[in-house]
Amino acid sequence: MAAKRQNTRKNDPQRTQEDILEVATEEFSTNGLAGGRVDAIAEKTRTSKRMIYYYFGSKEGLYLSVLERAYRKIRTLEADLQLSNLPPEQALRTLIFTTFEHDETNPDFVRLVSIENIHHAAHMLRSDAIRDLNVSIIETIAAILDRGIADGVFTRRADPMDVHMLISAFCFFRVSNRYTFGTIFRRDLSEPETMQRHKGMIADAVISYLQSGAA
Amino acid sequence: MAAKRQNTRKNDPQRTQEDILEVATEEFSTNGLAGGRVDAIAEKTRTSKRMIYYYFGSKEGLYLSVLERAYRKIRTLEADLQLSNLPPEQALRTLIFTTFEHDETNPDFVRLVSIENIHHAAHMLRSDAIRDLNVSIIETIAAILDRGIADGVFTRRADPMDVHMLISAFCFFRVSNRYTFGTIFRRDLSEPETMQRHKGMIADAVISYLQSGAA
DNA sequence: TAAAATGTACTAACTAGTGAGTATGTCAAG
DNA sequence: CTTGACATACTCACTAGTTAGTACATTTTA
Repeated sequence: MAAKRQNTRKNDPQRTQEDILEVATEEFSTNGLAGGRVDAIAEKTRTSKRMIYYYFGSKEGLYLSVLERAYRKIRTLEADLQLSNLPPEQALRTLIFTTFEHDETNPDFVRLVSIENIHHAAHMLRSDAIRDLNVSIIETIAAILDRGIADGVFTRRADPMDVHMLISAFCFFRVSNRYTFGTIFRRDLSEPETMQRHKGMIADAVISYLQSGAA
Repeated sequence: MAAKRQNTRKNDPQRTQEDILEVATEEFSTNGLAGGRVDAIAEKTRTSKRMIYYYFGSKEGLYLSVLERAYRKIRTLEADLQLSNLPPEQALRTLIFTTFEHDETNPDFVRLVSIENIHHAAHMLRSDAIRDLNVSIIETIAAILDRGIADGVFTRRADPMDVHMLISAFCFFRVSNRYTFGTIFRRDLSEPETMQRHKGMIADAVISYLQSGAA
């Protein structure tokens, strides 16, 4: 009566799906949609290929779920920021540092977005969940810029979306183009020293931009 | 003596290779390395699949040649710039505009670089031609920054490579992430008006950065 | 006439997707 | 409280179609 029923199956749909998504995220972000192998995903999973089709219907369906899951993660991150009680310049710096660190610590997300762009964002377009992404970040920036103008800390009236793009571009590029950039210029962009310098640079560039010119 | 020998073959190895490379550039930049189909390339070519293997050995070999060809193009572009006789600020603006327009008019190149980054620049590493890319751009920027400091137009001593990255990031991102960005924020980044604004923005941001702080 | 260039037709291997059945949990009826 | 019916969760083995790559014959060029 001691040891028995070792190889008994446990139904755990939630864990199974999470498991698949976790593995698939890695596979797709490493190899792309076309390059990612369903069999490879199945093998790294504690479940089988049949289950992937059971839950996600197709390779594309799985990819889409991976993408949605990745975007859901940042959405919550953005929402958690409490910047309205900080002075404008400090609020903006905090926002920039957060973006910087998010991209730096989530290369998988960055890679998935790159991949999705190669596909002309075709899957994203089909996903209401992603397309209707709470773009609170723009409102957050708009509020900071307005306060900055009112306080006189910022002199230039900039489009919040453009400012967001300036910030995003730098933070994203550092991660997305790490390999080609590093290869050509023989520089390791993940070195802590370089990271710190870049972090300060993008913040200073944005702030000084807002403090120069009028319009 | 009129029309004869219609279906006679003409050997034109150079044109054949160029033809293949042209078509392959489009195929790979649209579908990625794994997603690109050798058969699809062969069909769009005035030659056959056999020729692709005859000249390029393998799919990867073809992809590498496509990549090298793309990089060779910018290398010449960079070299052609004559900025040393312009005042520092104007020289930098010219350089920025050139980068901006290059990325804007060469989305294929941008996409290929994105794809290569997904592959951790593995092919680039194997290509001496690309790895030893003449990085004259850095020297060009360094010279401009030095002159700017000497003239007193720039007050901040910045690393030329960092400045290059700030510029590249924005110009590249606008093109590489056009689709996801456009989808989420419902903005068409290729509109002439938006383009002009962005062009001015990145230039102003870089210049104001160099004119702020000391260090 | 030899070497380079090209066309045709094929194959071996891979890969997304499925057919058909089994195990597990739950809930209602006896 | 237990049996059995049903839905969900899961396994294993298979297939149809695709795709990179090639064998072999032929034509062009020098």
